Amino acid sequence: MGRNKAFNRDQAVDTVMHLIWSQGYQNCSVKAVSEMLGITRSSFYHSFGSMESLFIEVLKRYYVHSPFCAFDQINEQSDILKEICTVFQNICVARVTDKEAKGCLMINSIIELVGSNDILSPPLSSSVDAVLTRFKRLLNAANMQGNFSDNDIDQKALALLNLLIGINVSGKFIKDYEQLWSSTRLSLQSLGVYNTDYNMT
Amino acid sequence: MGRNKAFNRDQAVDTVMHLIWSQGYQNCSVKAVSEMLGITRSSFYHSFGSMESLFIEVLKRYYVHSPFCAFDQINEQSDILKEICTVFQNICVARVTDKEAKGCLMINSIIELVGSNDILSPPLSSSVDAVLTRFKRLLNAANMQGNFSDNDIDQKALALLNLLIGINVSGKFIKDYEQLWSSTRLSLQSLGVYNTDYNMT
DNA sequence: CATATATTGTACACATGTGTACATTACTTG
DNA sequence: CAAGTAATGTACACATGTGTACAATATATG
Repeated sequence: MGRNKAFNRDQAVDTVMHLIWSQGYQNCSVKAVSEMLGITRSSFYHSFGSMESLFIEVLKRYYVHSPFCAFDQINEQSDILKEICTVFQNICVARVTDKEAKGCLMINSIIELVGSNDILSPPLSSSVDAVLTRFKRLLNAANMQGNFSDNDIDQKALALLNLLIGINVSGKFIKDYEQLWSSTRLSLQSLGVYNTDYNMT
Repeated sequence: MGRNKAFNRDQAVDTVMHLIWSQGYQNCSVKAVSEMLGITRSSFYHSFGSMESLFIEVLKRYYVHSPFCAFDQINEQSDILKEICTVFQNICVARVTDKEAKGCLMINSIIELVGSNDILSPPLSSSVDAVLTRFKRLLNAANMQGNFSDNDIDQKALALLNLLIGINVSGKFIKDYEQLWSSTRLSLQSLGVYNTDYNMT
């Protein structure tokens, strides 16, 4: 009942995701976003409530596109460590390939907002916490598989997260795949995640 | 000759550094900065030319306060690897201690500006390039000392940079020193930089 | 002390940005 | 098809922001 929306909400969230991704959250005003969507601010507030709440929606949407998400897809019956390496490799490819050098929306936003935006800090922090938990789970599972023995799972999980963050930022200025991936591979290998048998180039 | 400045320029750059550090570059308008300094925009433009040029000045100033800088102080006659570990440890302390969770101004700015601001991208990128070069030099020197043997200096240097970036970002949401440092130590140890003999806690 | 000059102050003319209130429009269901 | 309702459109009343032009003000040096 009632009038139909003049725009596709899903498509709009997608557009805004890419806008925030490339320009940063703070650089996206309600005015600018509304104009980009071809709607009035009035409609914007009516549909989304506020930039903050739209951003939270964007975050959820982004997760599906994010480097983080691929870790959730890993089949725990497969060679977990190898899968982890493959995801890291894909991230290197993605970062080097992106000519805009946008990096990772989630990591970008954490740096931009955690500590200064009281509304958005919690969802951002907990998104990363989820990744950390995921890493712990994967490492534990790999441990069970007997692929390696390790009682410092927590430390190693955070080390992986640091690496993930590092390459997503380095990708902004290092545009040579070989350079980015070989150093990532070295880190993974050092941590006992990459095995030379994998033979990934 | 001519009228005296009503404000201390050095002190002003310092104030602006802290403002940009905690709020981000894009969030600092000429208006807001001028008001904070207690001067008119007119004086601002007269003294600093533009936000961009002031920021470049801020960047130079920041470098002295930055995590990066400590790596330049390392005496190449000392135990280089141990010194590197000490700097990383100090960074962990700094990040965990800062209640504002500001992170590192340089890394924050890279994420915020590289790829979108044509004027500020070059100085930012080259600042990090300098750190990378520094790491290579230190690792080479350590190699000469015979502390370790390594023909993948370049990869290892970038791995260290990734780690540096990672902990500076993680420090935004991980406020437990033990957690941050122990994972950092693990990464350093894996890379053959930390030696258990150092016994750092 | 007069003058050159560095710095500051005031004002203009805009553009962008926020959030809300109320009228208008279109659609859907009874 | 009428009524209720969701969405849009218009307008207000501000706040913030930019950059420049020109006048006013101090001060150091000749």
